[in-house]
Amino acid sequence: MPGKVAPALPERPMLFWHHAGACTARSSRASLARVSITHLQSFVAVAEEGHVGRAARRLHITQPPLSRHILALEDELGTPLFERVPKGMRLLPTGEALLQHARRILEEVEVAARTVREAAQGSGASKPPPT
Amino acid sequence: MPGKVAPALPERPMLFWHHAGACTARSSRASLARVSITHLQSFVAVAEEGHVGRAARRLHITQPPLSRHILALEDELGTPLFERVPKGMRLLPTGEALLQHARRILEEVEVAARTVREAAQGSGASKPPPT
DNA sequence: AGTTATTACGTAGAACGTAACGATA
DNA sequence: TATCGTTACGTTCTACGTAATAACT
Repeated sequence: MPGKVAPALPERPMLFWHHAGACTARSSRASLARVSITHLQSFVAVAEEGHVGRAARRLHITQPPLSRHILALEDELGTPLFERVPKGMRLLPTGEALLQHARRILEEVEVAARTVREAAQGSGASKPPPT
Repeated sequence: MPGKVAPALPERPMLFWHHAGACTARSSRASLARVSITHLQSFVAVAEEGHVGRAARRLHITQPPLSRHILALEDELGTPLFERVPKGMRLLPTGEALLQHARRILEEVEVAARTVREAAQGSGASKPPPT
């Protein structure tokens, strides 16, 4: 069998994202390596809405996957980011810390994409533009 | 068995990443939304090595998926990032532009993770630390 | 009962690796 | 022919959504 990788070593309701990269066992120093831009967008949405349901509608997905995004982040970081209150989700200090960086990262991503596209136009790009 | 084969509706050697998000058809304004941290790491590795094979070994994966990472980025951005030369891969101006931002983003991610972990320790975190 | 987030479960899809291919010198 | 990147193909694993559950007011 071709693609074989993770022997899996479940010890809890663990979550996997990618193919459980080569040697990054879980606590080496995998700084959010398994996290995608989407996860950060999810986090910011929940942080801003304080509500998984609302954030989910805003992101055009359902609650469960969004909830899993948050749980995945918390698991990856090894610490909770929200306090679960009856009204919804309230940022913990850890979450506040992440929020700032997450926004920064997402903004950087935007800038990166824009910059590359501009560079492409400037140098006579390739792929077919709008129309 | 759950596994499916995917009949696919190819019109080209297209590539999909997530579930092809709700409405983001392909050119709305999805600024790298489909791109993960891993993709950026792959890009940086190839850019630094100038060689898919070497970069792949460095990342502990094989060439094909790494090559696909690059093609995915190029497709997402709508422009090539490398020039394919006999020796390997040479950064185009667009690639140089992205490289700077990619490094910045990856660094930001590192800082974010570290900051959150520190905040967790400072406030008496939860999840089981090293030992 | 009416909220909320989470877990269970099944299926579609994304991503790996092996192998085959294509292009260039 | 040798070396590089890419495409083909089959399998594993991730991630969605629906439905059921748990906790709290």
